[in-house]
Amino acid sequence: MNSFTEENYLKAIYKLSNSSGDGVSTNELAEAVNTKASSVTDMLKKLAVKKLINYKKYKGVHLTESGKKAALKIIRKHRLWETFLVQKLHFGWDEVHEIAEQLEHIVSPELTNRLDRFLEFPEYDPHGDPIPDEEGNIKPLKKIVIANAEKGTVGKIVAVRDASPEFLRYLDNSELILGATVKVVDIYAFDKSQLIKVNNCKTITISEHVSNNLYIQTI
Amino acid sequence: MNSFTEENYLKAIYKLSNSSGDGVSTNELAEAVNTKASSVTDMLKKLAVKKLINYKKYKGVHLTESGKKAALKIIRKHRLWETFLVQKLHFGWDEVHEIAEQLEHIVSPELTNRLDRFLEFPEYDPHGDPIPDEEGNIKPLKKIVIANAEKGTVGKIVAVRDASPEFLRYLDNSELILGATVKVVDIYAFDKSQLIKVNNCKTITISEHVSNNLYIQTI
DNA sequence: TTAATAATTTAGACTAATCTAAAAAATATT
DNA sequence: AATATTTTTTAGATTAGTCTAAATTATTAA
Repeated sequence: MNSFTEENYLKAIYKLSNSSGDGVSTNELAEAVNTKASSVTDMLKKLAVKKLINYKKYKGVHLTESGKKAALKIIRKHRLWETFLVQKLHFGWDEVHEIAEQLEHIVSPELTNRLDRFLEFPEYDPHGDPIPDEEGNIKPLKKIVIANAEKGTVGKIVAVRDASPEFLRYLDNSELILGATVKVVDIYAFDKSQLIKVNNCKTITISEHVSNNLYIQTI
Repeated sequence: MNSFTEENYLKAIYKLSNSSGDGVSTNELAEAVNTKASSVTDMLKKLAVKKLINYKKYKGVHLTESGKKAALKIIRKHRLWETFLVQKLHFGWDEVHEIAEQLEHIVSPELTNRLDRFLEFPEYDPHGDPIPDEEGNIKPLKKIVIANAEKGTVGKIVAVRDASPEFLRYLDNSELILGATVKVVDIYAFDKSQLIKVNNCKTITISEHVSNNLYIQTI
């Protein structure tokens, strides 16, 4: 059994692992779990002994198969609980993360599976992220928030997260309507605003709020 | 904010506090939280500094008002979660305790209150124990052991004391399951056995052992 | 009321997770 | 290639909660 803290590290490593097999760096991990690099080094040694990660000093870290499995279990619980909080307790999508961070550590496979059934086996959580099944199989992400798109990504707007009237009015005026094609032309790190091309025509700048609340399906 | 461990001590002290103002002893507390007496002593010092308990060396320990409040918050959460697990996820009454022991430590007053509303403000948990409200007000216990019921009493089975597999198997076979309605028809003084009517239908005889280990909530 | 026993506390040590400061390795710059 | 900078690791300390063994206080029994 892994501790609460170990689980958080595993989850963070999973989330930071990108397709390029580069391995996750000590510093980005420290940032992610909100601690210091030296603490991360200690923990990596521990996780390596448990064979949950492959760790070579000064090189990045990779999850092993069993580490990945453990991470997916936590992610499964997190997303199921978020779904519960939004669908059954009527929390807003933006209020559930912190609570789910706690609930994801509850240990009981039976509980997780019953919750899954209670929610009628949802495939995606309220944020559009896929929910792994019991074996850790995970569907491909169908929609992403524009904020998470890399430069050059092209996609079609498929959903809006912030459904407030002001926001919807703003979208209408920007031609950012459902079905519109957008391409991420540039990303400005200093305020995370983005330059996007709408319908292969107009190029506009959108703020972090906007890019965080628009889902696209990549093409 | 109190730690997970501190919360468990507070809950245990609350549960061990009996009406006679004797104070809870170090040893019974050690037993309850599954640790050694010396560890308890250390923790008591900590809780005393936080003004959650009144503690005099070698004398027992008492909860302060704020300690009692903290304990009741945990008990509220525990019982609400047990209700959720049984009513919504259809767990058996005997399977929920361990899971609720974990869930009771989730920190979010908003979550607790939404859960309460979702369950339609239950007053008693699946074991017949009263659920404290947000302010820590708690209704009197309504459950009694059948052995203590007078002739004519009608109640609903809400808990069992002897949870041995054989006993549970016996109960299943007798239709004496959680939620069943029983009426005490007659009591035989010579062996303290009782004649009871189950679900307003079958009439059976139960031994003293049985009547002493079945809790009902009177109607 | 003294001796024996039981309950409780203290002393000192251990583990998990963290930290700071210093050292070592890797990477970037000139 | 040599130096500077950044990243990572090590060394040593800290805190919460626990433990064992010994000392102390309370209780019971003779």
